[in-house]
Amino acid sequence: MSKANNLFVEIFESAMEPFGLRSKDFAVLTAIDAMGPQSQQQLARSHGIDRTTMVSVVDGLERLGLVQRSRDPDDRRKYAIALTGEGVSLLRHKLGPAMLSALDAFLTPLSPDEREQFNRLLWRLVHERDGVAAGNGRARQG
Amino acid sequence: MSKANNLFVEIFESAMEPFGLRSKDFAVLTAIDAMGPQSQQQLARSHGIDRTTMVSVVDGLERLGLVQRSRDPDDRRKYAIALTGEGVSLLRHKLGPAMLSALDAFLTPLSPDEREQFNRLLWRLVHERDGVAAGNGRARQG
DNA sequence: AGATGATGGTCAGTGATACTGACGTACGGA
DNA sequence: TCCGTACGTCAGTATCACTGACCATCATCT
Repeated sequence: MSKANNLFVEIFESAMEPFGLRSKDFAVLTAIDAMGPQSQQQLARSHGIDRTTMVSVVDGLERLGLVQRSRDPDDRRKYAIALTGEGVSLLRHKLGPAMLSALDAFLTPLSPDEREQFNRLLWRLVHERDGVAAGNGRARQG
Repeated sequence: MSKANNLFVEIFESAMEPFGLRSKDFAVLTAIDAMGPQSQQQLARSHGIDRTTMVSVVDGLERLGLVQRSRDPDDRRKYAIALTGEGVSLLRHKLGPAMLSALDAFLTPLSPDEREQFNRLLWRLVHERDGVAAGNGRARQG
């Protein structure tokens, strides 16, 4: 199982590498694209990472001109991290396809039917975990 | 996908935590149990990690009395890392069950049939990757 | 046997990463 | 206005795995 992940991470990271991005960057861009502008905390929480880590992630994305920090007018403590035009364009035309082809490479051993099955099961594993404690607490702290 | 892994890692790591082990330790113990005594390099390679990292992994396991370093009589450069009686016993009676229950917790959202499907697909994704470049080259190097 | 190159294990040093804790700023309610 | 809380930032720290150098051992060639 951890092998499967290492494999996928490896494939995926090398797909993102040409763009100077890591998988986390892609996840953040996707989240903003899907859910609209969000605060750094929201982004951090929904990806199970620390808010201080999100600072540097957003720093990097901003430096690349892919996202933009604006204040949330309703709560001026927060940023509203939004995609720039360039960010949208890169995500749609480059990162999306790159991600799909990475996924394809990862799923190579499976038939189309099986791929669909796998994706469906995976999706349910991640999303159908209602009451159960999940998504927040990290396991680390050796 | 990466979420699924984080989830699993989290569940799994906290299942191993009471024994003072990390997932890598479990993987190594399992590999020795399955394939017999092996050198550190073999273990390192088969788990896609560095040989220098394996030193400290084995150090830890040896300190816990779970494995034993002996020289390989056929090649005295190598160790033959073997499980101790305690190692076997812990693996069989504690770690195994703990792993199964962690897996169970992870697969909670799925029906028994689906779990079996998922495991089968995952297994194939990891093992049926013959000619393709996979298993070694790490993606890191930020 | 002696020389040379390759492999296994070890260790100190390095680099990357993500966290802890403290700080300033902004909200919200009394 | 005061107090508690949430957001973002930064310096410091911990962890982790790797790089590079080293020695011991093996394998091969002469």
